Amino acid sequence: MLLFDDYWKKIIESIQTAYPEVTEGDIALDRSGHCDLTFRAFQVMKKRGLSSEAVYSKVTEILGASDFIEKIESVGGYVNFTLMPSKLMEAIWKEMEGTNQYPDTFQDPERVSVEHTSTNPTGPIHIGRIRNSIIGDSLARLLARYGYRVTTQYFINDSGRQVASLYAGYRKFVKSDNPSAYDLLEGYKQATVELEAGTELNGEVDQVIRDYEKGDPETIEGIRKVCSIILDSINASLFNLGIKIDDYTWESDLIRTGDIGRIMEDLEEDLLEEAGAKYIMSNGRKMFLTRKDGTSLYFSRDIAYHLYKFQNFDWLIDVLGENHKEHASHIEYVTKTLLNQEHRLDFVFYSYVSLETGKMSTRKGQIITLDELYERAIEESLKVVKSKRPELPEESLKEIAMNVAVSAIRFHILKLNSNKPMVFKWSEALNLEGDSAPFVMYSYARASSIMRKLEGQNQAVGKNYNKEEGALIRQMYLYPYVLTESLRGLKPENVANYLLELTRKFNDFYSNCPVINALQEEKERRVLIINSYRTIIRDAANIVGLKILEEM
RNA sequence: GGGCCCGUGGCCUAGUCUGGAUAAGGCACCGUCCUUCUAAGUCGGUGAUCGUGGGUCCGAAUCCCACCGGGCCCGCCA
Repeated sequence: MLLFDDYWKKIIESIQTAYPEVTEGDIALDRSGHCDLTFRAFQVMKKRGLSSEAVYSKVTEILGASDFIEKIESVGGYVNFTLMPSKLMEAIWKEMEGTNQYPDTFQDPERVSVEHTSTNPTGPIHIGRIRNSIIGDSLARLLARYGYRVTTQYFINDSGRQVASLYAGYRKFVKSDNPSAYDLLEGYKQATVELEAGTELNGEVDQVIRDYEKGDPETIEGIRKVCSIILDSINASLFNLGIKIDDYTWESDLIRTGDIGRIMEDLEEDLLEEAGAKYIMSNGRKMFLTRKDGTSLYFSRDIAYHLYKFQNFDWLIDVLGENHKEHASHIEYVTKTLLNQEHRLDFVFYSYVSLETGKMSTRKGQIITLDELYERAIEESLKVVKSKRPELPEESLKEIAMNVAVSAIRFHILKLNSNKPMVFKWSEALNLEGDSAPFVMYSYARASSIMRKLEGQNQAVGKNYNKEEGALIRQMYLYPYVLTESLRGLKPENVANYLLELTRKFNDFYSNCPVINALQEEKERRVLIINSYRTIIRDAANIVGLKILEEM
């Protein structure tokens, strides 16, 4: 929960005392430059047969004396409110003085699980999967900022056909006791070729699955070994992006602890059978839980996983590729309707990332790995920072380049609306100008540079703000609304877009409002503005995983 | 064939849920500004039938219907 002086809400509630039929949506942020908030009175005028003057005078009667409103105007069917920048500034400062953050957070006791990444451990993580990780990690950070107790979760699929194929490929083609993730990927690719050709390897894969579920020690040891090698590589890659997952659940553990068996018992009434394979009907479809040889399928394992999570959390959020939409709706049906789970369950879907040459495939080796993107991003930012700041020591240059690279990658992938398909282009991913992470970071560094030169400077709310100051303050004031909207829609990309918006406003301020050489009163209020801006940037940047630097 | 998602200047996007005032940015291109605080920046310019056609409405990028184009799903795969 967020705490701050909510003037928007005050206006809505005041207008509703006169016109109860007015909805929150009727009082909106103005995007046309006329004012701050606008009341669209068209419906009220029509329904009540009132003139715009009548509505205007009623609104003025209720709100005209409010200390936070600078002016109220009537234009056509709009009633326009311009707020007092000084009151907005004060509202921000009040929060920051107490808690060093705006808005203040009220700790919510709810426990939330955010499952993300959960990619099959069959090869290094690529830039398509990373969309899942970046969305999930940012969402977890957003929830944490909001005050929830968040745990991120990774469901390791070690029991399916793909990992069994990986293991079979390893045994047959990789002659190393100490293979790397890339060695294993090679074996997997070769195995895929054979499996598609229909060789006896298919039978071996079936046997691996049976042995694994039965608990054959040698198979367990072997599969866990190859999966762990790949997981370590995935985690190392994710770590470079500042992503750490709290909990890992192995699918096979759910089988061996008997969770799957218990689910089959709980679902007994709904269970149907076809040639020994068990299934249930969900939304008119046969959803198979087990194969005819009794081994489990992804669907039943995922149900077990969700039940496990329901036991430990008040709210489950899964970040899934759009191809899981159907699967998700069946999971929801089984857990909520058939198994009566009451806690909240939400899914966040994202569209796939493809290359200009077509779709990515780990099996076919048509991927750009995160490691490759990361290295090239560092290379690119190092080149830029070297030319911009040749006087800095090598160590600092490297440090800056790494932070820019992580931020640029995360920002580039996150800022796009998650249900839009994304075609990855190097030129766009490595662009460090315009609507990018360095654009935000650079502005922040300039703000910090000013502050370094004004160490110990007094700050004050002040008055007589000019246009750029007012616009920046207004944008800062809106931050809590952005967080709320972002959380409501489970859309962390809103925060990324807000960062761009806020940065543009700051840049306007920066190029029009001198600080160091300003008169005392101007200087004091501008110092407060810059400090507030820096606090909000750090806060929002942390949510989307941008690494803010004091100097770059 | 059925279902879900996407379509906004040459290219990439914001805005769509909750309809509202000249459709907001970036890339590329042309021009401007480093003797005011970091030029990864600023300012100006060129460039948009908001996929198409209907409908609802005082008002549609936004809602409804149809169609077109792209993605995804419709496995005893995951």
